[in-house]
Amino acid sequence: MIDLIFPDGSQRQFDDGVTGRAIAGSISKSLEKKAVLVKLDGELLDLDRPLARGGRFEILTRESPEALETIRHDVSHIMAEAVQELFPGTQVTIGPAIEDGFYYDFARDEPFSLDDLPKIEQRMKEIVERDEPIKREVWDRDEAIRHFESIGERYKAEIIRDLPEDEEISVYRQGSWKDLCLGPHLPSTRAAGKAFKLTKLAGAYWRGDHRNPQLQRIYGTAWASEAELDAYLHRLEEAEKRDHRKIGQAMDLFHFQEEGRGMAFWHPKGWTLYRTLVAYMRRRMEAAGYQEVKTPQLLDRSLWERSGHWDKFHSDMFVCETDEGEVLAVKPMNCPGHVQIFNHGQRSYRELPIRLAEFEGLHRYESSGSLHGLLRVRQLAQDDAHVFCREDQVESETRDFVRLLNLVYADLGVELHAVKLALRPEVRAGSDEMWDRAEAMLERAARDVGLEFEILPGEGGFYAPKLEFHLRDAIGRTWQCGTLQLDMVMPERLDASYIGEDGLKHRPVMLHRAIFGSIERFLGVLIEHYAGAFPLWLAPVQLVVATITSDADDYAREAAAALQAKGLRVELDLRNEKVGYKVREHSLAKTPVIAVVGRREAEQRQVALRRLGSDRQQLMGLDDAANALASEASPPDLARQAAGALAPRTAVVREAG
RNA sequence: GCCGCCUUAGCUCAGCCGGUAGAGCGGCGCAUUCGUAAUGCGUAGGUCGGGUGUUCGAGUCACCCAGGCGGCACCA
Repeated sequence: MIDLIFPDGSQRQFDDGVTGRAIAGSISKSLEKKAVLVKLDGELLDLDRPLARGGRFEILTRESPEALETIRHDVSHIMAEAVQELFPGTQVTIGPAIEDGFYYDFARDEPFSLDDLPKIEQRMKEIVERDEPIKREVWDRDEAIRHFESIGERYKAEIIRDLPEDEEISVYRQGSWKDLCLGPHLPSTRAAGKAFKLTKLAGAYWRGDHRNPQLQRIYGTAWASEAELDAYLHRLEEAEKRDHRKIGQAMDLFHFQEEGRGMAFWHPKGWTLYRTLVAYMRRRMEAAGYQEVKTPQLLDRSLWERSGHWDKFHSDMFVCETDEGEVLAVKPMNCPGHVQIFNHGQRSYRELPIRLAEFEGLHRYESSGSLHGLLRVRQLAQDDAHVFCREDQVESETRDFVRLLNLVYADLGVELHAVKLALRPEVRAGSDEMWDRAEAMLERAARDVGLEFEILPGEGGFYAPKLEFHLRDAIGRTWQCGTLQLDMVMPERLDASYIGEDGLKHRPVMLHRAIFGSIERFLGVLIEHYAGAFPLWLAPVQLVVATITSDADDYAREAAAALQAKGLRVELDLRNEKVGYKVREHSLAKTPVIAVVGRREAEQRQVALRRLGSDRQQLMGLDDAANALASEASPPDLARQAAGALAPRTAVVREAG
């Protein structure tokens, strides 16, 4: 007998080997009909799986949020069955559920075409209607290998071979089709429903390794109901409208062209946005005790060899050779340069921490296939800084950094969503002892400052473990932007040292940190976050003064000048067009404020303000409007300062050790 | 880099089965001076990403190259 505890707290006994279906049936006929899965101590199991032990037990219907992943997994199997029916000779590999949907990787010589997708979808729907029962079977390992090889499924046979010896080999049969799978699955194909759609074709490497053969991946999305599917497709459309590449084009912010792949041409408006953002960060960092520096764009190969970058990254760097035979690399990052500044002269423990910041351009030879608008470029700049400090300062530096990061994200209207601690990767510089210490120190600092974080083994940087800061945008997508890396390797390799209280040389710890990360990328994220409708302080054009008739031209010029004199970024629209036309055009251009002036405003020395997204008008005296808008347009940090909330920090020449 | 798809006026896009290119927006000109998301009329823009081939004839078919897009791999 086994004891099952139900969600309502009641407890019942059942015979060994009882199935979820039988239990559901013992409760009610309707539940038996609706049940698709069971959950035993948190583990999802097939409805017809005999239960061998007791525990906390729950019967799930297909409406349950937890069943959704299984629905998607089932749909991926249904797709595989459809593909094998339609395209005999295609081998199956794996097909998991993923966020919002599923995919399945197939091996087939002939490529699938986009036109095949509707056919496959059609066949999938037929399979759902066939209501094929899905049954779990446990097979003998060798027999399974032999079976899959005999039917030409080499990848499946390989998967079984690589499974641990003691693992049960489960095969799921759905109708006459079968697949090696861990499960669980719904009781029949009908339960998967038809709220699915195949979305894209892609290449993918077998087992995610580019040395392996490339398979054909078909992606799809699947939901419990048509309504949810429609809502998802609608979300996709909305996300597409926010695409920073489209908005960048429409708002005339930047462009790319063939001759400069992965390198943005920033137009006046885009560059204004860029500079506004960077100016904001400069002030923040200066207030937080960072010192800005500038280091060479090109540095001799020997320095990159010493830093360790040449070994690991030289094929990802732009390298040039002079007539005299020097080999120079365009800097892909600032760290080695900053160490040179740190190393220049002798450092005392009393000077630490030294925080060196740089916003200069970096170049990385990113592979052609990875370029993606502003999100992945070859030329970029970062809000980059390196903090050289003593080990006992790591915690307070981490604390200050996290505080700054939170403040910055709040100012920009984004939300810190998650923190992750990425530990040593397989390929890395530095000894294991160093990594042990660096990881322990960073983890401890993160805990001490009260961060909650997930640990990502193997995801760390080349020479340092890192804390990743993921933010969430307006439509719920997350982006990794901020980073804090604790590096003991580069100070060692580049021989950075300071004189301690004991008069001896010590190695500083080097913290690599950024809040935006790549500024290009961050701007891409911000453009999508705001869908181009930036808050007033960031908007490239903050205000347009638009006339109704030419009678108001002179006054409009005067008004624009007055607004401009207050530091506002103003455009003047005197064109011979109707106001409706001008309002529409500037609204589409996402101008935050339109100041309309006609004869009445000219006579009264007023402006009629119209905010983006609203059709209301606010009539104000010109001087009042200029003052109000100017204060509204001041960047959040300056606004706080003006409000007296934050006194400007005076530079400390030397703190007591 | 790998797989698939795409590449037509400044922008967004239409051009079926091969017979030497269209629309809307934008630009320019003229008229209109019109009170908050598109005033009317007129006009100028392209040889169809680049190349080779098939064909009497190619934007339309085939192949090669480049770029873009969607993934994969990579990401200091």
